[in-house]
Amino acid sequence: MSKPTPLSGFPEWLPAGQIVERQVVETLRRTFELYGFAPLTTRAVEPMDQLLRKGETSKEVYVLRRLQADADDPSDSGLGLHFDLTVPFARYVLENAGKLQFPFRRYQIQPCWRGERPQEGRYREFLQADIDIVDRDTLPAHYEVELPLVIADALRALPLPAVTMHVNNRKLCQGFYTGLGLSDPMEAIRIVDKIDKIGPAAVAEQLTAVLGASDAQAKACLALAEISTPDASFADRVAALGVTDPLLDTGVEELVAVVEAAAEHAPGLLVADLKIARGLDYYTGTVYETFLAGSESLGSICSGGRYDNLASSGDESYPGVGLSIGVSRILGRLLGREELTATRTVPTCVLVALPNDESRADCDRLAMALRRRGIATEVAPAAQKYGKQIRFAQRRGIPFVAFPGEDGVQIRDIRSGEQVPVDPATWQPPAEDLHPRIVAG
RNA sequence: GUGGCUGUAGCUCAGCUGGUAGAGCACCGGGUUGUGGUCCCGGGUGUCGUGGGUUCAAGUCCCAUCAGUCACCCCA
Repeated sequence: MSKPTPLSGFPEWLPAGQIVERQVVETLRRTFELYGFAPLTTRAVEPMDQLLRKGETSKEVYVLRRLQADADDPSDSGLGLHFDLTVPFARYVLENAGKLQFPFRRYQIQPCWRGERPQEGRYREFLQADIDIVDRDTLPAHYEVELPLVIADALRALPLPAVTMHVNNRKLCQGFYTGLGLSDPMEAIRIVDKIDKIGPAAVAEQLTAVLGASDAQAKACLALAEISTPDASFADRVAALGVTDPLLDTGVEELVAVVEAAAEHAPGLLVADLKIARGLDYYTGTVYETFLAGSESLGSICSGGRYDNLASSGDESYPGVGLSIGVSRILGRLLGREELTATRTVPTCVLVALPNDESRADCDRLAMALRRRGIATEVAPAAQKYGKQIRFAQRRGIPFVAFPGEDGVQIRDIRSGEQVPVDPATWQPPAEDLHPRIVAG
């Protein structure tokens, strides 16, 4: 069999990356649970009609089909792999509404699939870490304040470059455009969202062409989009534009609350950035995009927002707010640039050296004694020269090698070379060496 | 889905106008009958992405195909 070629868009990290990913997920999980989010895993597939409720995305859904299906039968199973965790979550909430306690807060860390052309940070299979809070009928705005703080705690617990979250509020924009007298505020949001890509002049052009905006209206839209402040002072600048609308006032109020809470609990995290839109039309309140310092070109590594109509059936409605961390996107960039790595490529903390084949049973007993106390231990694969055995450990980043001998056990820290006699029943490695850790490269 | 670029050793790549493959790093063995990293010596580990064509001869030229990659589209 010839050597398999890598399949682009389906990342598989090397052992060090695997350890990093595991630790990242563990850190996120710990932080989410610290805030009371309950663990949730949903199935990998959803009925196509669930997945396509938002339209325009059908091409990117991987559809399931049995190989055994009749070759002439073009139909599929009607099932597709989920492309995010919000849609499955909304479905889960509706399906189990009668059995859940509201407000319901959950976290969900699972792979997602999209049939896109892969590029850096855009994969066909990728890991997402979501937190969402949904309530029945109405969702208090303070949850829109809480979520970014959870994310900040989670991301800042990792040795990542600085993260900045840009926030805006749909009500603010929509109210502003309505107050301005534009015919289609949602379309205006979509056009203004392109400002970083096509520039202010082209945005003004499209506003005029598509919405029939006057010069003054287009100018006002650009003026709003330019506003970006690290504190609540954006409110004054919005007011200075002289547009009045009740929805606008609500939006400003909500955004001020988000920004001020973040200033207290996570200084430097948030920027009010009134050009942030997010592509989706289901957002109805705060919207979030997050950038990694030095990797802004990668796009947002954590996005989300408030949605009022995603999970609703008949007269039941479950408004929610959620944020989703693109774990694969972050790791792909940072592992690729060696800005993030693990202290070792295996869980092993101690390698027990094997003096000769006859002593393997003794070595196994020594290893078991260490394992019983939670110290990950393996016995050397073969009774090679000690130099070789030490190199086996060194290649993997295993910090300690234990040498069993006639007069007791010695343990060597192969980084410093320090070697001392120990009692295997009580010896304990330094806490930071017990498990592999993530370190900035 | 559209367009550009690229496929040679584990990795990064060289190989001029065609003459049956090379460097650095990595890796393996030895120097060092039992405590690594430095140093010295030795070793090439390859269907030149795949298939076809031109030619006495193809890594090199032509066609096709696959894959990778970047950009566009889209971004839940």
